[in-house]
Amino acid sequence: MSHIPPEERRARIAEEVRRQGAATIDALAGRFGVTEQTIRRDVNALCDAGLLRRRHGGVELPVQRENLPYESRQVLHQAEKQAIARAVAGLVPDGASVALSIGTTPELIARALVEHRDLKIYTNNLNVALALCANPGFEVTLPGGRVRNRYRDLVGAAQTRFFAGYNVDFGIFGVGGIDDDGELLDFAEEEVEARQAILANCRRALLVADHTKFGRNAVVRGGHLAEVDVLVTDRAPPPAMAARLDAAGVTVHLAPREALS
Amino acid sequence: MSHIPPEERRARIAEEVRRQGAATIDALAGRFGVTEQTIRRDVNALCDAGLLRRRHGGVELPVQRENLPYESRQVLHQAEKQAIARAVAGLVPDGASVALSIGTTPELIARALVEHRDLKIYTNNLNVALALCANPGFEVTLPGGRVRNRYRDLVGAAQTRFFAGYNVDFGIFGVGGIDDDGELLDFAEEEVEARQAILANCRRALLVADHTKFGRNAVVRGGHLAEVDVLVTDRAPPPAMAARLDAAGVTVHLAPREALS
DNA sequence: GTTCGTTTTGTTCATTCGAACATTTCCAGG
DNA sequence: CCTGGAAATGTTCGAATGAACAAAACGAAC
Repeated sequence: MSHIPPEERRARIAEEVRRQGAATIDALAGRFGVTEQTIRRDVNALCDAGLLRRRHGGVELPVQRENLPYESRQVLHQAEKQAIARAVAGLVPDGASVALSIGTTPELIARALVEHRDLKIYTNNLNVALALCANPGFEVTLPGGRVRNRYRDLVGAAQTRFFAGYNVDFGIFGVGGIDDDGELLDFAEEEVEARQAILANCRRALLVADHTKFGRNAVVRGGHLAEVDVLVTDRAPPPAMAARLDAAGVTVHLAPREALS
Repeated sequence: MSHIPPEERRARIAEEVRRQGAATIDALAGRFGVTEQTIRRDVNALCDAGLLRRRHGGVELPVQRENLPYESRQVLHQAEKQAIARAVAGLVPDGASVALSIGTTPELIARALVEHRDLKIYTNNLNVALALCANPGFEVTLPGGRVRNRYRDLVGAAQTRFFAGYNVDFGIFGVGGIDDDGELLDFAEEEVEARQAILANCRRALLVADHTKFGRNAVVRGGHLAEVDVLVTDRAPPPAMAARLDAAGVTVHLAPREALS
């Protein structure tokens, strides 16, 4: 068992509970070789994040609820993504019109934007729409289409038409990976389409990507770093990429990581 | 303070917590003049229903989460609505195509349908879409449009076109009220439109309405009881209405109320 | 390697928790 | 007016909880 870093232990606890449906504090403490109090801290953090639910003596899955589709979601690097989200929220002024695309980072950005005023939101990400319609002053618009159950987003040809119908102040999108040449990569054709559509119909294009995306490969090519206006990330990009960014006049925002609990 | 029936006390606890943001068990016990243990029982039931979240020593709002828009939602009659939802779920076979409309009852129906297999869902209710895309075997399709933040649904002219594009096995919709003549009533023009569109494009039209809808007035008229195929409710309708239903050949399903906790 | 500040983990203890059982209240049916 | 069963509430008590503080591990700068 040895020393597992705390973040990973939490991810593993979440995984364990999802697989088993529930677990006691005692059992988890034994399983990971730490004190019950430590497990309690982990478990409470996970509950605060909405991933698990507390039971006296243990934790369980937030039954039925809409968390099942998150099964595949990474809890890892959540702190970095949250830092990026905060930074992006700082760049968007009240009253702006914003297009937000699919992905976990845009979702966190949405949550960070919810305290703004009078935003106009265009998104094909249901999680984003949900988070933002909590603010009564926001105007949230969705394209129609088939829902990708796993990700709770909408993809397909209609998306391109949808985003082409508006010219927004900010286009915000994530990416599957950025290779060393600065090519933007995704895992599916349809993901690329929506991204391209947003990129083409906004006054400022913000790309959000945590450091794990640098040099990471994915199958579908779509667009290039040079086309975006701002890159928001959590660590300085590798030198080669930094040079390209500089040459293309892309502003790079480094988001300082903060404590989350 | 006197004797408050338990169901109402729970509704009031929920209301209290929503207004204050949080409350201690101790305070609630004093506020309602009952033991802490009783409050614990109430509070745990509300948490199981996903309306509140537990804190050591008290309860709080499920922060940020998508529950804020429920502010205005009735917790009252939830047991009845849930009974109706179970009954409807029993009427829908695996593999069916289903159109579900806006409202809290359709939302509960969606949750009751989530264990089915291979359903095709068409809905303008985001809560319904969310609940049902948790099942990987379902095909969920949404119309596009502006989100009504308060209700998390989509309304407007595009809805009519959307539902007209499919001919589904079951059309399921709620209603604002049913007057004594059997007229179906709603509170807004746009709510009626989607309902009419579903009614016109399904092989079997299911109307769901708890007993409080009988004889209740609302402003916008749209359709008549006689046009539906099945009415699912929790209590026998008043005699005059029953006669009309019988004359129109509408099947009436009475859903037996069960304990919820 | 050493130092210093931060993060993570362990320990203690007063408080809160819920299971189980006892009691009361409510409401039909006689 | 009683009576019996079910639902709601109160009571007790060992286990679980989190705040607070202490110890340890880690990381960066030197």
